[in-house]
Amino acid sequence: MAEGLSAFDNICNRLRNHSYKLTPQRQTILRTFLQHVDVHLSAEDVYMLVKHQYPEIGLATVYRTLDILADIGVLQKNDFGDGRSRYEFTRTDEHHHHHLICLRCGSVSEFDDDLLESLETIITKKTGFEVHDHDLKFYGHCQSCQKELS
Amino acid sequence: MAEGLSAFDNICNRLRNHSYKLTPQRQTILRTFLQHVDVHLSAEDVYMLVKHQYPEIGLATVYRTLDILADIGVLQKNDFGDGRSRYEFTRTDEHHHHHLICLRCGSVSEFDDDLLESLETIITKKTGFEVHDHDLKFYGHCQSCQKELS
DNA sequence: AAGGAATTTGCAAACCATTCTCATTGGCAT
DNA sequence: ATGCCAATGAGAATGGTTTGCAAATTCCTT
Repeated sequence: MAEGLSAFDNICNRLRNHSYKLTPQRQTILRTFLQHVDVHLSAEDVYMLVKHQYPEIGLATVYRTLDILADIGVLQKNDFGDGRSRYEFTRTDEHHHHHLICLRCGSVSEFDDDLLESLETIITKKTGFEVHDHDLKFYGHCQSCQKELS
Repeated sequence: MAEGLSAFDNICNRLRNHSYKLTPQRQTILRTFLQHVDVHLSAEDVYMLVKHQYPEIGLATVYRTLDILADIGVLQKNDFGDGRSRYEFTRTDEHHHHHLICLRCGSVSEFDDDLLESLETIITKKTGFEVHDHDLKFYGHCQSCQKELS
């Protein structure tokens, strides 16, 4: 990680390194994302947020930019089963995290855990399948929904 | 499990018990599924297969029947990230199994493992999230694709 | 600073799996 | 056998996402 560079500048450089042009639309989308690191935004969410600062922006541009950011590893595209893709910043540390999806309100929280690294090794040894990545989701009820249901 | 009943008859009874009518379309779809227990069929796949024996069948009926079979627990609906739902018979034994999805050819194989039951308990204790179910997918390269890539 | 090639943008139309509408058909309890 | 209500088939509708295209823009070159 370069010294003295903000996360924003850092990602802009990564875009340039991949010979993507640095348009104001892309910068605005990126800035918007940096202001919402904790939530899992959909393309539509991003579109709505960005439209405040950049009313002329098109939905297709948002989709294309999210694709690019996922392509260069800045964002991770997630499917929580609600019919739309949701994006979050790729974790820089080693820790894998899993998603806890509430079946009632749809909220998504996270859980850190390394357990699956060893399982990947076991799978490769037993089956010969070469594991590159995994995706683990838990479905159930979040605490506030549990209260409302009781 | 009732004695002397085929899997087919058994599921027909389950349909009746849930007060679903036993139409020839549903029987044909079910029979088709029983002939392909090893693969993960999509609705379109089932439609094509069933159309041979039952040319008048509509795609919507296939979708509706698969929904019902998933609803009464006969089938399990899976999302392997290829933009369509895929169905497989629900395992009758206790073992959970996970899916190994090849990023190159799209083939899906399976891996049995119980490890996550204990993780579910840990999550509930640590976060208060009440886990009902989980979904674990591994992405990578299957053995035959590894050979072709080397 | 200006030129110019190649990207990128916004818009609308296209896509595609899935769901819905609705008139018709057919299962099954009585 | 009769009738109620669920189930069917056809096509239209839906909704997230992608694409085609002409105009605008980035940014490298001079």
